[in-house]
Amino acid sequence: MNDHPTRKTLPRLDESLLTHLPPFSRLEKRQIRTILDQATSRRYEAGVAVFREGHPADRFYMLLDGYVRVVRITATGEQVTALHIPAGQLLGIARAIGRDTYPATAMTATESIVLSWPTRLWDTFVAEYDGFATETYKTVGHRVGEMNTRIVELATQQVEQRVANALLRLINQTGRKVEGGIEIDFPITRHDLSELTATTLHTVSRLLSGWEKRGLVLSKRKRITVCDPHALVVLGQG
DNA sequence: ACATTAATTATGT
DNA sequence: ACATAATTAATGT
Repeated sequence: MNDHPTRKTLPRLDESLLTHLPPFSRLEKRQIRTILDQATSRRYEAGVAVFREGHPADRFYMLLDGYVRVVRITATGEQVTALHIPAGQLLGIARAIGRDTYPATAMTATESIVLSWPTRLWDTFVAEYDGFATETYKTVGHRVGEMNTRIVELATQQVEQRVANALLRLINQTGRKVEGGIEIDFPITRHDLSELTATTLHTVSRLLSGWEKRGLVLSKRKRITVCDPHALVVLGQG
């Protein structure tokens, strides 16, 4: 068995991979071409690190397929998930916030396809590609905003409201419509949810069981479907 | 109002 | 069969 990402001989990358993604959507075909020619494509198994907190930020990444958790390691060594990133977004963009080491660890939540470029290209990307800078700063802005509201929630809200809101965010960003509701599109355990909301897996388990009896959610192991988002919104307000 | 501990059951390889 | 996930009850702060 082997637990590290498989290094694959590159399939030629099609330009359509990037053309519809916000940071690149304003670019000409030949610009996309040169960007792709400088990119490295790589597939990761679920649950492996793309990069690690504190390490030199020598590359930045575009998640083409899959989901990754942005995870921070606490002093006692346990992981705390800061946020989830869906396909189509940049990650590891330490350079955008003026850092030369990664501020957090990125773990794949599912099998994932990732493009990456050496960080030294960041400045030329920003300078030469129209819309790249504005779009990426938009996403970092969105992410800090989200972490901000999470902090406020942790300080002010009770557990039930926190996990309700965490669930709502998850289905908004990584939700997939299925019959009977919206399912979180990657495997997520009660323990994961408890990390997101700073509680215990037991409390999360009880809450989910309760909500399931009331028909708000549906869950099997590692799978959670929200059937009644509005009811969760109500719960989330306290 | 919540965590912790522990015992029990379910589920996926 | 085995490990991991989830539930449930009891007890603690």
